[in-house]
Amino acid sequence: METNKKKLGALDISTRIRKEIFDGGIAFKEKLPAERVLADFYNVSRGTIRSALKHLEKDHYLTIKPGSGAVVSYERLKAIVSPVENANPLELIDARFAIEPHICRLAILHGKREHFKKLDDYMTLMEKNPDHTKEFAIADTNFHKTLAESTGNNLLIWIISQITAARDLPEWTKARNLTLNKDIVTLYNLQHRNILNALIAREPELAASAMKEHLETARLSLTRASGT
Amino acid sequence: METNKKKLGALDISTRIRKEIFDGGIAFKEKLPAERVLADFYNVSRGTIRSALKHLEKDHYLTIKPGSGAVVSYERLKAIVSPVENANPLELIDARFAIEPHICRLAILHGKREHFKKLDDYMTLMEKNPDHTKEFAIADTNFHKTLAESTGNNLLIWIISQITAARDLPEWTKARNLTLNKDIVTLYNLQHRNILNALIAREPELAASAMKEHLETARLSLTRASGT
DNA sequence: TAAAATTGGTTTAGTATTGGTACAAATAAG
DNA sequence: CTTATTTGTACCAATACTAAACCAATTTTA
Repeated sequence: METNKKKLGALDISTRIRKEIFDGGIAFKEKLPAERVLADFYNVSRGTIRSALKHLEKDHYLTIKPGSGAVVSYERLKAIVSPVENANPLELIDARFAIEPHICRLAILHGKREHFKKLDDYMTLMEKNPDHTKEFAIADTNFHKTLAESTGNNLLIWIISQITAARDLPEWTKARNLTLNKDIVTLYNLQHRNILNALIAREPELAASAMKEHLETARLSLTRASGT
Repeated sequence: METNKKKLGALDISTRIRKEIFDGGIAFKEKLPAERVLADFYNVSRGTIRSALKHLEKDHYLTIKPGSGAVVSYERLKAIVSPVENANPLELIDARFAIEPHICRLAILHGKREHFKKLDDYMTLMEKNPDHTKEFAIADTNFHKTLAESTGNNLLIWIISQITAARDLPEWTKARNLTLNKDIVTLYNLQHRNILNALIAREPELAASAMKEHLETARLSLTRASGT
């Protein structure tokens, strides 16, 4: 592959450096040698090197700062995005549908009094004013997180935290703004209260089905919003 | 891209130290040499060393305290190990109990013929010889993975892959060796067959309860093994 | 406890290095 | 030929590095 006698062009060099970044030869945040050094190394003029580096900067592989140098801005690990961030709202609802009803059952088995107290506090917050959809959304997230915490199962807590983290993503926020209104909030509050009551009454199946009903409502309002 | 003859810059030095921390050369909570010593060691001025250390502090690799020194605040293991790897087998079973029954329901909704074919292939493998517990364990993992894939929900697929990945960990392997024998394998095969039959018959609740029964058996054999 | 030594934090000014730019000549590609 | 790229050079501006001195927090020593 090496045509040693042949002079290298700007594109050849940018390809080489890009490969080296890909393979980890030059890692994230590492500094490239100075343009004059690279020119000497590749046996080309400085202008050619500059042209090559400009291409890489345009593709966000490098960050070039005058007087300072060129630094690798491409992070290999970050390129692998979490599936959570790629999931659409309906996929998330399906996942919650799988997990949260059973979380209710486990909450009754392992939940402490302080967890139920915390859940009640969040309920009070949500019921305070059905018009404040933003505050409702935050308290809602905390409600479901606390519910997961009450199971004492770190794996489930982690999964729910991953899922709820997605609610801060732009796509989800947009969907929420479309669906949340005073009537929906009032309905959600009623359903949350049903869940909490079933938990306190130590009725696992009642709590689970109350959760299913809640998630079914959420799914419906979501499909209705995207359908119109 | 090592230009060893050249004088080192702040970024070069921060890269070197970061690598040493990452490779465990300087352990968690260990103290770095004084800035003046490092300056002498790297043959640069103290300002350059300070600049390098500041970068590392910004990335939470170090904690610098005036008058006292710079201490490694980056915990290598904690950064790599995911919550899944810290979960114990019983927590994993609970999580699977939450998720997999509903996966059965979704598999009936979204599963294609090729998925069921693949499931049947793994069944054949598992039924081939109940004595080969090692091959059984691998096919078992693939069975549950394929089941998740048949839902078409990337989030659920990812969660299950995370959970099944934990089965290769020492703790889980140990527990499996304690519980798996010919009788258990035969029972598991029967239960797997029940699940698959329910899927093919398009009976969501039947499939879900077959899965619950399967996981209940797994949980029982696990507690029995740790109880003796 | 008090003094001394060590360590990081800061400032200052001078020097060296680096990327940014411009332009004419040489080379390559079509 | 024409056109585009590369080259070589010189200079500018931004940034990094050096060196020295002093301050403030902490640790060590007596």
